[in-house]
Order: sequence, then structure tokens, then C-alpha cells
Amino acid sequence: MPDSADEIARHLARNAVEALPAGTLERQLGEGRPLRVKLGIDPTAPDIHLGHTVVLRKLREFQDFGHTVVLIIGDYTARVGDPSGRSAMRPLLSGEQVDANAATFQRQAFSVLDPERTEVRRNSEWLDMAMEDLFRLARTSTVAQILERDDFSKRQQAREPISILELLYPLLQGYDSVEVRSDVELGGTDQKFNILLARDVQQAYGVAPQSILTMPILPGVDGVQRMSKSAGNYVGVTEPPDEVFGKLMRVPDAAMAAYHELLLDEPLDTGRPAVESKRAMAGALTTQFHGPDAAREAEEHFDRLHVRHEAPEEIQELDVRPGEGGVVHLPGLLRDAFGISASEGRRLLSQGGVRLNGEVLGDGELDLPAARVDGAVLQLGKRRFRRARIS
RNA sequence: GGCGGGAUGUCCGAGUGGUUAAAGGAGACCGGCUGUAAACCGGUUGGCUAUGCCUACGCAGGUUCGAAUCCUGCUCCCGCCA
Repeated sequence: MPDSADEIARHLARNAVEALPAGTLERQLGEGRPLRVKLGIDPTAPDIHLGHTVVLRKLREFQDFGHTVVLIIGDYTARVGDPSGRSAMRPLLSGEQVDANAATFQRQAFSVLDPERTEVRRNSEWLDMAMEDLFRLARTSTVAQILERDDFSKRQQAREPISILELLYPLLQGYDSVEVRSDVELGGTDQKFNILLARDVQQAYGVAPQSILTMPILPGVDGVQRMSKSAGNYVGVTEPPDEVFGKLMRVPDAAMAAYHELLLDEPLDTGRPAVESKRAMAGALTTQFHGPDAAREAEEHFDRLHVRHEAPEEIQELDVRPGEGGVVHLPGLLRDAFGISASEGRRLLSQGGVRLNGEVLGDGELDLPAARVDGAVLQLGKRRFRRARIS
């Protein structure tokens, strides 16, 4: 392990996009005291996904060098909604929802962080402030300064609405840094503006300004957009092993390098066949969150379903009630089995997307005798299965 | 406060009285090819036991044989002026 401040700084800044202001982190490390490293997360969605873990893993490295992580659960700011990278206003969340999310979030963050060296704070502790205090905070920056931010100026140009509440958001986040006396703040590159602005806010309150470290944004499993719950391209850390493994196998090759560097801390071996690297990566990450046994089973499950194209070991059962004359109406069956509409079921039937015991069903026969359906495996597309049981 | 522009399906976006369940694109889904990758090709994409019926173009009314399209009121958004 490196020991000089410079070496440690270089180690910690590995994979980071920027460490600002230049040389500051080195100087701070040189002081030899445990640094307070801040990360703020708004619990707008309940689950932590791999995208979050990029920054969490970096925090963990700080911890391993003896520094303290201050994890701020933005239970108060979540009600404002960070407009970063957004082209529209976020919907407001209810207090209860935020609370529930915050609890899960915190628990999940410890799948990466060391609880012994983590201080968890909620920003409702200090942001629920008097109007007078808000005035003081609001004076620390100007409209022009805030509008500098990329997404604000874009929205401004596109004539899209920006609420004053949103304008206030960066200041609130900055005030968190004042309260927790952060020495360093981490965030994705999309957070650069907010984190930098926090320095100004800290100085306005007579607190030493933090240094900042921005991390690359992990692409989602679509390989295009950033990983996020709303884009539906995420892998949650609490998802079942089969899901984790399966989703990771779907990551496009182009995103593999990013996944290797940011999640496994190793460069992608370009000489190795892509499938092999992908399998290894899916296995390693599944192991990280579920252990080696679960990872092995997940891989086995994957092979069974997708390489050998067999039905899974366990298939969820579905109670079927036959209609008049003991026939089962297929569109209705598909609706009950897979949560699609009956009309959609008809379309899929006509496209050959539905199988019964491995046999493709045509759209010629929409009704089947109950006896033929009982105990049979109904398959939709390549990976959705149900076993029918006549009740 | 005054004037003007706008709101269309998951999203973007065409459509200004009649084959318009609504062009086109994106996304998603099914199929083909494959490595459940990408790219590519074909198809589908409101609901409904369905040669038909119902619901849909911000909301509520109205005109008309017929309205996403015309009229009135309302809500929300954007811009300009003050």
C-alpha cells in the first residue's frame, strides 16, 4: 500500500475524472489527519444500483486509508429534486416515501462502505431552517452564477421552465458541506457544478472549502444512457443473483471497459474474447453482492435458459380457470400469466412469440381444451415461463 | 397587468372538418442472425372472447350528418412588453 501523501493521492484519484483544485488533495492528505469525505445521495428511488457503487467504492478506498465518510441522506433535498442532468422538473416525493427510501438506501450503502468509518447524517437535521437562515444562504450566490450550470442554461435556451426551488438546490447541497465540515466531496461528473459551488458556500460561512473528486458516470446495461432507475437500465445491488448475472451479460461490448475499470478496478483485457470477459465480470459482481455459491448458481441458470434454451429449474405456477365448455382462452391466459393485455397476447400469438411445452402456438386457435393446458409450460418470448394448473 | 404562442399516444413530433386508432422518429416487445452483445433484417406497439364494439389528441361544454381539427369557458406552460 502506498504511504506518502502524493502516492496516496495518486491512488485515490485513480479512475477519477477530476480532482480539484489541483494539488489540494495532496496537501490535505499531507496533514496526516483523518479527512471527512462527503457524499450526498437523495433517496428519490429506494435502491442502490451499480452506478452508485462507483462512487461508494471510491469512498471505501478513502476509508481503507483511515478517513471518515460522511454519508448524507438527502431526505430534505429529495423533496426539492436535484435538476442535475434533468430536462424537466422532478415530481415531489412525500415525506413517508423519502423516509422509507432513506432507510433502504442506508442499509444498502453498507454493502460497500465500512460502517465503522461512516457517519450517516440526514440533511433535514439542518435544512429545515428558519426563513432568515435561508436568506443568508440565498445571498451566497447569484442567479447568473447558478444559471451558468449546463443543464440550466440548456433549459433556459430551450424555453423550458426552471423553478426557483430548483435554482436553490445547489445552495442547499452546498450548505450540507458547511454543516458537516467536509474536507473532500465526491460525486459523479454531473455533480461537478454543485460540488464546486459548495466551496463558495463554505467560504461564505467561514469554513475551509472542500476539495472535490468527480467520478465517471457508469453507463447502464443499454450501454448508452447513464445507469438510472428511471431509464430502466440499472442493476440493483439487492436484485436476485439471476437478475444481476443476466443483466450484466446483456451489457454491450462497448461498455465493458467502463464496467471493468469502475466496478472491478482492473482494465479490460482486450486480448480476451469478449464473452469470456463478460462472464467473468458478471460472475465477479454477482459474487460481490450475493456470494460465490449464488453466483455459480446464477451462471448455471443463465446457461440453462439462454445457452441451452431450456426451461428454468423452477417455474412459477398459474391457476387457470377454464371457460365455457372446458376451453382455455389464450389471450386471457397470457394476460393473467404475464401481466400483458389480452390484445397484446393476441399479437404475440400471431407473431409466434408464444409456446406451449416448447411448441409454437399459432393464432389460428385462440381457445385450447383445458386438458391440453393443464400442467403445460407456457412460454412468452425467450425468457418468461409459467406452468399452468387447471383449478 | 397587457399582447402573442402552445398543450397530440411511453417519449419526441406531424396533422387544421370526413378511410385518422391518428404520419415520421425514438423506445419497448416478438421473430431472424448471434455471444440473451452490438450492428443488421422482418413484424408489432390503446382496450375488449373481436368480420365488430368501446375509449383516446390538456379539462368542460357547444356547432356539425361528421371534430385532434371550428366556437366558448377553464387549467397549465412558454415568450415579449410593463
